[in-house]
Amino acid sequence: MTEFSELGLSPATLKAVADTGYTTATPIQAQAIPIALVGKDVLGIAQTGTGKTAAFTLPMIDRLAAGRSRARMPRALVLAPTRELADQVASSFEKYAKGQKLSWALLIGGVSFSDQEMKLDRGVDVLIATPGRLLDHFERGKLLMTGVQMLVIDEADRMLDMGFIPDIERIFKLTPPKRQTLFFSATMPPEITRLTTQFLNDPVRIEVSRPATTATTITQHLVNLPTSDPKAKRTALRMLIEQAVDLNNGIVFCNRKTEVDIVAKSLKTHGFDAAPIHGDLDQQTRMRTLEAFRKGELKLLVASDVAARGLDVPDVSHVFNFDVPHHADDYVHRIGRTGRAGRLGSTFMIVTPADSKNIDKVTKLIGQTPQEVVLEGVDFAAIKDERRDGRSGGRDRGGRGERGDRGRRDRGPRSESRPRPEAPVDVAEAPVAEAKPERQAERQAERPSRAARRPKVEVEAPVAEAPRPRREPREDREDRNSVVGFGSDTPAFLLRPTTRPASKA
DNA sequence: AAAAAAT
Repeated sequence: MTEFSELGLSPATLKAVADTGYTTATPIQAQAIPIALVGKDVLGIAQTGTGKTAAFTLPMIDRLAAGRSRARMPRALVLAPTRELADQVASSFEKYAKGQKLSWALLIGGVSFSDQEMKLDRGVDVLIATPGRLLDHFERGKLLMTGVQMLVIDEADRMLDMGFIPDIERIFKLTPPKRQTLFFSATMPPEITRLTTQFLNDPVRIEVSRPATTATTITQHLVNLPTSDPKAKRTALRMLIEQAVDLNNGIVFCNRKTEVDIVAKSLKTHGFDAAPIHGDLDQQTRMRTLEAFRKGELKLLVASDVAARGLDVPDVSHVFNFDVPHHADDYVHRIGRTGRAGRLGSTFMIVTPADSKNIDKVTKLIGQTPQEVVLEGVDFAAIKDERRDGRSGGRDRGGRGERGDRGRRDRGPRSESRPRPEAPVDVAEAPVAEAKPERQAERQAERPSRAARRPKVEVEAPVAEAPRPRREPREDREDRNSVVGFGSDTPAFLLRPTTRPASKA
């Protein structure tokens, strides 16, 4: 056990650390801090959850304390793969630099340039950034990297996955060769090794083992469903959440962003406290949602893999895998959101016949088969989603949808592939939970407004008056032939009844 | 097969 006080940090920094309540350094901190303090390069091989962030933040604060910042010339640079991670580093910096005269700025995409530019003009000691936005500022001439004395690369292997390596190389070359580099990666694929041999100067290699092995504190379960139908999966998910023991809060992981939206919306509709997070949501929403989740104001976070790695969300009691992840590695990262710091966690994963290959890879990697849970009382095989392609938001409940629909430019054409008149699907026929009385009442209440909007389209769009055989408009209250969002400019082909079988997307 | 990140 190493105490922070043994590592050679300044009294001011030690006080900030003490204020946070930490006394004992983690292995990566104990090893990296003394080396970083003397100015040597560090190659840290460590996962999230090992205390990596403080391992570079603390020595950086101490080493920068002596000098002073100049306009547009940061003295230190921290690069992280995702905006959320960068934000977390910034929080750490804010916490530990308290009371010392160091300034910092967070340069990430998705937010306005002006605040960031103002800070750059004023001069900051530390820039914490995602690569894209940093280079954007550089190209606008808002920033010079020639004054960078310390460069931190966090989660390098993930940057590789995300295609950031060319950007990182460029940034390496834009900073002076005599800088100090602290380089962190959970794994060392060849491309990353090449980068370190090229740009690190005689680094000290520090390797720490995984924080908590999955076996010790996490209890893993899986549910086998006979169908891959998304609606059946949503039903199963609700049952899992309802049956979960001691659920304090949880993350529901989906493979696709659209699925994240659909699942979050569905959970909300069924009275659960849930919100989505993924890369297509605007940054403000992402941050607000995450903050609410951290504070305990939000119980269920429905997430893409943006939240699988690196996000510091302590105290998650449950992880639900709505989908089996594409890569077994992702499974480990996802369930690693629970059972942290020795606490207990439970995970549940929904497995369908389509997942057989991926689930094999997962069990092989983790060296065990999660315990099977059987959900009683529902014939999952009988559940059919009224959606055709598993991607659309589900118009039956999508009327009040906001977020899930945003950014879809192909909405119109897709309406063509919705259920055709000769094969109507009545939601009320679907088995189980969807048929709750209140839900029907809600749906009834929705209809008048939709019907009220329709005549407008019919009057203004001459095409709508034209060949519409087979069907009285009034028969289908949803009027699938009117296309929302085009007003009177609805392209004619969208209003034609479907004649060819919809090809599967 | 997907997600992430500059717009």
